[in-house]
Amino acid sequence: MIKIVLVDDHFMVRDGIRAILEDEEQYSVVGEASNGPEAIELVQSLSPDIVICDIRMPQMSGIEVVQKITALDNSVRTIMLSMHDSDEYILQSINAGAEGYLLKDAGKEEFLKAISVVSKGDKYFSGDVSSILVRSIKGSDSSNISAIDTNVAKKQSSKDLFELTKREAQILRLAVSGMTNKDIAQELNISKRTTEVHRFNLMKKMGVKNVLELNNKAREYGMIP
Amino acid sequence: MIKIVLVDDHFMVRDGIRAILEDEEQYSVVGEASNGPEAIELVQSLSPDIVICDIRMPQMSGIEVVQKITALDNSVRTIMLSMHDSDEYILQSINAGAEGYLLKDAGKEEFLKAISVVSKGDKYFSGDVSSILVRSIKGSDSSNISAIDTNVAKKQSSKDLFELTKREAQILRLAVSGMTNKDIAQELNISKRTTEVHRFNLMKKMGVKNVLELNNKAREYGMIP
DNA sequence: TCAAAAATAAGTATTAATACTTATTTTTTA
DNA sequence: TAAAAAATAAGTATTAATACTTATTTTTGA
Repeated sequence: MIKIVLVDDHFMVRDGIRAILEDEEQYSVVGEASNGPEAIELVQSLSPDIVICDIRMPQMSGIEVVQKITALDNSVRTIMLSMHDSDEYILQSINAGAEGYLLKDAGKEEFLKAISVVSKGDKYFSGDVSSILVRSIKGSDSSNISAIDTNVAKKQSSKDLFELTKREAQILRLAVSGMTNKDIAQELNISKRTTEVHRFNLMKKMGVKNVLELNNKAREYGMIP
Repeated sequence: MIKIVLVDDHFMVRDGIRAILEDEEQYSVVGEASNGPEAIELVQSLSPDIVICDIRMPQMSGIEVVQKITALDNSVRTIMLSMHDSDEYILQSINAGAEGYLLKDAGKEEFLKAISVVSKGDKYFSGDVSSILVRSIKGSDSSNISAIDTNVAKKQSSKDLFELTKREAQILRLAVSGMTNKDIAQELNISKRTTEVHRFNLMKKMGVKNVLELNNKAREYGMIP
């Protein structure tokens, strides 16, 4: 179970994010803060895995919050939420120690992907943001290019979040295309019973109870085209 | 069964389109032409419902072809295929009598939606194209605005293509969300047997044999969000 | 090289979906 | 207001999926 703390001065935003995460079993929103000092307190008392923090808040900015959180406990991963994709903000967030930067107009799918990528220890920056990064990195020394990956390279990590094996991922793709276990067995030259086990295991790993939920979840995480 | 004639000087393009349409039971590609005169002949002998025509061809341009076809038989609906979204081409196509304008880089989904919309008597213009239309209409008199609708307003007409009833469309949405017949019955306060019948009927109408194919097809046609 | 992980496959039950048909009651709408 | 269309629901069978467990054989990685 991945523990998440939400930091945003708008109740509506926190509530929206909470609603999205409530449908996902592997995540649990353990706390909410509406300002910086509260957030820092919460992180100390709850030691969450991920903090999702708005960049623009009264009193203390998200940048400062992330800076302080990272200084206190650098096992906590932070994702910045922002309205804008200005170079300034993004670079400052990275320097402060943020592992992700998401525009607020990102869809649910991208949002979940960002969390899944960051929770695996990778970094996530939404589409437009990555190009800004690339631009800024081109001017500097390239020693940290491997450390800052763009989301393009992270497509396959959603598979890892659920720890699917190669065969399971393969069967997932075939199953959501509408093939029955029998069809899949024939296609892969294995027994129907084997595909049943694979399907059972992968459904358990992904926490779904029928093929359609499997399909919907796989789509949400961008695991299928 | 909706009869379609393909007109394009490239064999590969015709073949690709044919392959897409072969998976769709409600359509049948009854003829192919590689140039204008051939196309006109085919339309006269086969009287198809829809002609899909490339705009740029040697000898006779797609615009001319559509013009002549419309003059001969104005029950035939035409969709223009183009590489470019230039104002010129689009406006000329509309004047020639085309009911749709599709960029060649449109995906399968958009392609199918365009055909479904046009086959119902509506007009379809792909995203970027609509803005050009709006721009050109703004300068002229607005008497023909209602005649030229953009694809945005056409979302619901795919439901009509399969002639789904209101209840069927409702059950489609619930079914693809992962709900079982029992769940749906409870939700709608009807018997499980009733939802089974609705599901059976709607699957028959859409020509699919399980929920996942139903899901995939509904997505293809933009019937579900 | 050897232990751990993955892939294979069978067993046993239960539940849900698919594939129809028939038939009554409501709604629409021409 | 009568006829057509839609929604309702039951019947009967068959097939497929779901929910496990156990167990053997391959692969693979440290």
